Amino acid sequence: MSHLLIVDDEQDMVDLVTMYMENAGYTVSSALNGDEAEEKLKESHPDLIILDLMMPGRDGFAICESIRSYSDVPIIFLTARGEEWDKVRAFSIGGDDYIVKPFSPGEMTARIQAVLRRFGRVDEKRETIRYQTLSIDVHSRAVRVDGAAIQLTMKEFDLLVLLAKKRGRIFSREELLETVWGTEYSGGTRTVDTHIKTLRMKLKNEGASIETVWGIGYKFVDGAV
Amino acid sequence: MSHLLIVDDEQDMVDLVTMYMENAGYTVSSALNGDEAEEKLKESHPDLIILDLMMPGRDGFAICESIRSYSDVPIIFLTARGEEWDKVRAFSIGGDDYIVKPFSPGEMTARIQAVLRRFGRVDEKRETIRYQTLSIDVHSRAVRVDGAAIQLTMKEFDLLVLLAKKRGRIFSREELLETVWGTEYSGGTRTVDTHIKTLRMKLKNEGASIETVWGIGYKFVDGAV
DNA sequence: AATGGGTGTGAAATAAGTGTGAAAAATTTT
DNA sequence: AAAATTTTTCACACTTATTTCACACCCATT
Repeated sequence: MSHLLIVDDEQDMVDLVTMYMENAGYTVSSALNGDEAEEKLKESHPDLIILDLMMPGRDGFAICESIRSYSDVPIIFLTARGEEWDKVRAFSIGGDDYIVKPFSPGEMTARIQAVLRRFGRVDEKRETIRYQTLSIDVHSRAVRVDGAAIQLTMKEFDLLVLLAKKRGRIFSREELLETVWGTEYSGGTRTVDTHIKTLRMKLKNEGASIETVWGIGYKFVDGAV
Repeated sequence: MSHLLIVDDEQDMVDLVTMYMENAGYTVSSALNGDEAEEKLKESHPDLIILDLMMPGRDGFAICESIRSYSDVPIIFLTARGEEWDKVRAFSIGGDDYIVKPFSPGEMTARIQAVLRRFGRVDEKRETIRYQTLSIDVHSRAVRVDGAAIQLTMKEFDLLVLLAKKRGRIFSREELLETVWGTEYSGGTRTVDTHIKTLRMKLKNEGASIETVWGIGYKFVDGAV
């Protein structure tokens, strides 16, 4: 799998992103400032850098420019919602994409994969989850039931993958929200119900694979037992 | 199984949580104040700390900050309902989750497991209780008798697991209520009888494994002896 | 065998959790 | 700016779970 370098001055954010990305199957290095980042870049040769824009000392732009003088490793900027910043400049100095905080784990992996694919640096081994007539291509995010392609939204897909990857395991609504939506989500838990509803509907005959565990949450049926 | 450290200035609360968590299969150390907590932390190396926020002397925040200067053991705060407190500060100084008093044992174990999982410190081994033709998968909450799946409700399941985990031990109705229902339960004790009744019925031939101890309570028969 | 509290049981009353459709809000695309 | 899509909220119906209750029955002790 690919290796990432996270650069952010807030330890908490580094920890969060690290957790997210390790769960997504990446290996991760991190740095708290520009100098440290360039050092780590030389020693760990990451396939991609996630670079916070707003940092004391050298900011994301300055670090990016410096790196671009000797490396063309893909760079994704991290920026806070509402933060004023120069998107044009970001791309003109060699940024490849950007992610707005707060973000969900799924969003981040999606963007990372998109950039890596563009750079042809992703190992194309396809991870496919199968259950009866249901097949889920985790990387291309394509879902089929009975051979027919099903169109899922991002949340629906992430939810399905999480449940289907751990068949038989029961997830509470809180767990699902935390994993799929991310920690900053603050709405009600019934949102999960609605997504489960649409999922079941879209999955047609395989919709029954997602079972309700009364009083606890949901699970994907465990074929074995 | 994992080891916990409970820190609370009230001996009663320490005892209660200790009982809950030991029933849930954890081993537990405890401390009544910050100094004692850090001492116990060094000698018992817990996998997770449950830390009361409101304490005389150093409060939960101060203790957490101090611990974070040299350890990243997961910390869950305990806070009383209605108590004014700074949630943002709790997370910014390194807290991982919080639980509001009063809570049920199930709620606490759920949060502990969620945090431990996030830290990748939980062994996902399947815990299965077996007795004759009865098998209980504790995590997927699946119960079988004679190979056939049995559908239990939440209370029934929790009750069965508690009894079956400690075969031979006699539980009074009060104990069962306190452990399965939690402290906030305020109804009569005959409710237990009703659940025992449905359990026995659903467990069919294994229903006899739950015995009445006249004048005291119930127990799961002890195969040995 | 008589007594008095403890327990089993079925049915009824309450309470709690979930499914669903539709509307509102947020977001993205055109 | 408008349109389309996705996500979230909400209320109501519906299902399931939990608790209560009354009465028969059981057990241990006189």
